[in-house]
Amino acid sequence: MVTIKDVAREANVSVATVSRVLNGSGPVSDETKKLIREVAGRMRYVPHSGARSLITSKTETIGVLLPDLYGEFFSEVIRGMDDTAQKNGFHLLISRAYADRHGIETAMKAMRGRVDGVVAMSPDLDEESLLNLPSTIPVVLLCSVPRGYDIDSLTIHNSRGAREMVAHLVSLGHRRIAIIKGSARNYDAAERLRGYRTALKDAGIAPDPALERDGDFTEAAGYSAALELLALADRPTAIFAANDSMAIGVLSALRESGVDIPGEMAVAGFDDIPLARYMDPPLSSVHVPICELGARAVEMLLHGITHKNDHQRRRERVSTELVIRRSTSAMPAERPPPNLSRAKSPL
Amino acid sequence: MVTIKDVAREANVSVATVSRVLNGSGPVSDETKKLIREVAGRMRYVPHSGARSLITSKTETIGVLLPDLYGEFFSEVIRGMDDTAQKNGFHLLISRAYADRHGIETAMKAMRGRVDGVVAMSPDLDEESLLNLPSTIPVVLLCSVPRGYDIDSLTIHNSRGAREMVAHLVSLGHRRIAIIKGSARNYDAAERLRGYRTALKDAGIAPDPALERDGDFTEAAGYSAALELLALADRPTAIFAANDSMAIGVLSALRESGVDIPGEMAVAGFDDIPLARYMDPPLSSVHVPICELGARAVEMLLHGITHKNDHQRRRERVSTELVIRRSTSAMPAERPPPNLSRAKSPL
DNA sequence: CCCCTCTGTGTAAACGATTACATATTTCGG
DNA sequence: CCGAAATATGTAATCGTTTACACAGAGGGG
Repeated sequence: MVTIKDVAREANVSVATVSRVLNGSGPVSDETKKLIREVAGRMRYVPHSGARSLITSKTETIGVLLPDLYGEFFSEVIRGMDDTAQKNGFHLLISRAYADRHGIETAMKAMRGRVDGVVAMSPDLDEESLLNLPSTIPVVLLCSVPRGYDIDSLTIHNSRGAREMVAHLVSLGHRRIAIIKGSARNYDAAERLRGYRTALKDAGIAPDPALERDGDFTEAAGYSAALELLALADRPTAIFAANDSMAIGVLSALRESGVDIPGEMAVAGFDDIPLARYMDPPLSSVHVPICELGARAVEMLLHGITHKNDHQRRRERVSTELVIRRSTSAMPAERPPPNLSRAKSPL
Repeated sequence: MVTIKDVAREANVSVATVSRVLNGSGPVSDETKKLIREVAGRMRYVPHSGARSLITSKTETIGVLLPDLYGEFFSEVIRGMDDTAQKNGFHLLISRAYADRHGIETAMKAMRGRVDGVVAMSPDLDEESLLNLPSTIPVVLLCSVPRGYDIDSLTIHNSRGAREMVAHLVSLGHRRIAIIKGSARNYDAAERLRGYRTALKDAGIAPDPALERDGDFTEAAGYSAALELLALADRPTAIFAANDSMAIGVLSALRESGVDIPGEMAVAGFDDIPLARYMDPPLSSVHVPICELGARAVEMLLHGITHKNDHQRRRERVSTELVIRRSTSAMPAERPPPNLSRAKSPL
C-alpha cells in the first residue's frame, strides 16, 4: 500500500508538500504541484482516510442505528439519508441493533471514533436506554421522542395523519369507526391512537371502548381483530388500522366473511406501503414520506455536527398525506396504472 | 473525550498496561486489572476505533457498493449482509454509487482506509470499470460476473430459474411461450433469456423471434409488450416476464383487454417480490433468496480478508425456487393467508 | 549462590496523515 | 543596497492506539 511518504520520496519533496498539494492548502510552486500530481497519479496513491480522520478528528461518516426493519421502510429511509449525506460528502455506517438498552449502548460504543454523529431509531420507546446515551457526539432520534428532553428528534406527524383519515371517514357519514391499535409500547402507535380519538371528539362522536381493539402491527393481528369486530352486536361501519399490514389482514377477514368493502365496511390503513394500491379493493391509507424523513434527519444531524457550539436542539415532524382509494369510498374503479416511476427493481 | 492516556494517568499505570487489560493481551496482575477496569468504567472510557484501526490495520468494517436500488431487494440484501457481518464482529459502510466507471472508482477511493474489503454490485455490467478496480483489498462482485476473470463473485442462478419456470409452462401444455426481456446490458436479464431459450430447446420448441419482446424491467414495459403480444396474429398462450414488475404490467394489460388469466394466457414473473402473491390472480414467479445472497457474499469476503494469502477465488451461484400460483395454473383459489412472519413493518 | 525463566510493568516506536513553526530564498519599497 | 514581507519548502509534533523491547523482581533448579 503506497503512502504519502512513498510519494514524497519518489518526488524528492517532503510529506508536508505532498499533503499541501493534495489538499490545496498552503502555497506551492506550480512546478512542484505538477510533479507531485504526476507522481501520485502514477503510483496510484490514495490517501488513507482513517489516518486523516485521526488527526483532523473528522470522519465524514454518520452512523445509522436501526432496529430490525423490513422492506420498503428500511430502503427508503436509507435512501433519503444517503442522498443527503453524499451531497455533503458524508458516508453512512449502518448498524441494525436491538432497540434495548444493551443493544444501543453496544452499537454506540462500536461507533466511537468511526462517526461524527448518529441517527438512531427506536420506535418501541425505552426512555432509559435513549436518554443516557453515553454520547459526546451529536445524535438525532427518529420516530421515538421522549417529549421534553433536550435532544434533536424527528417524527412522523402520526396524530395529524390519523386524525385526517378518521375525519375523512366521518365525512363519508360513518359514526361507528373502529381502530385496530399498534403495540402498546410503540410511540407511533400511541400517536395514531391519539389522532383517532381527537378526530372522534372533533366530530362529537362518543368514544366506544369496544371499538378500540388491540393489535401489534402484524397482518395476523388485523385479521383476528376484524373478526372480533364483525362478531360485535353493534358492528362498526368503518375500520381504521394503525398500519397497512393490519389493514391488509382486515381485508382478508372481511373478504372471507363476505362483507362488502366499502359498502358494508370501509377500511383504511396507515403508511401507504406499495402493496396498498394493489389490494382488492385498493386500500386508502396515510402516506408517509419515508425518504424525506431520512433526508431531514441527516440534515439536522449535519447541522449539529458543523455548528457544534451554537446548535439549537429541535423536535421536528414530517407531514403525512391522505391517500383515498376504493376501500373507503366507492369511486369508479381505480386500476393501478403502469407504474412508471419506481418500478425498476434491479432483478 | 477521554483517552487511554487519561485512564492510565488516573490509575497510575502506563498506557501499555491499560491497553493490555482492555484487550486481554499480555500478563497483568489481578489487582491491577481490577483497578484499571474500575477506573475505565468510572471515566466512561471508550476506545477510539479509528486510532486502533490505524495501528492494527484492521477496520472490521466492510464496504458495500450498491447501485440505486428500491424496495425489498435493497433491504433484504443488506439484512443478509449485516447479519453475517455482525456475527463476525464487522460493520457495514454503505454507499450508493452510479455503476459507471467514475462512480465506482470514486466510491472505492473514498473507502480506502475505512474498510477491510468491499462487496460491489453492478448488474448493468461495465467490464471496464469493474476489472481494473484500483483495489488492493478483497472484493466480491454481486450479480455481475464478467466470466472467466479471477475475482470472487456471487450470482443468482438466473438461467436455471428461468429454465425451470419455462419448463413448468411447457408441462402445462403451452407451446407458444413469449418472453419479455430485461435491459440489454443487464447481466441478470441476459441469463434469464438464456434460460428461457434453453428450456424451449429442451422441449423441442422452435424459437420464434416475434415472441421475444424488449423490456427494461419496468411495469410500463411489461404493459406495452403485453399489448403488442396480444396484437400478434399468432398469439402466445403464455408470457414469461423477466421480472415481476413487468409481469405486473402484463397483468394490467391483459385485465384491461379482458383476457382470462390463466385460461387464455398464463403469466409468470421472476424475483417473487412480496407483491406477487397479492396480485389478482396471484403471480407465479421464481423466488430469489435475496437475504441469503447478501449473507453469502459477506462470507466469501470475510474468507478473503482472513485468509488473504491462500484464498481461492470463486464464482458462486445461489439457487432459486419455483413458486407456482394461480397465474399459471387454474388451481383452487389460493387466498393469501395472514402473513405471520414478515408483516411486522415498523410503522 | 548464580543464572535462567517467568511475571508484571514501563518506554518508545510505530500506523499515515495534517499542520504549526522554522528556515531559506526571492521580491520589493525606500 | 538593506530589511521586511512574501513565497516555497522542510522538520517535527500530533492524533489515540498497539506492541516490540527493555527492565526489575521473584522463584527455582543446579
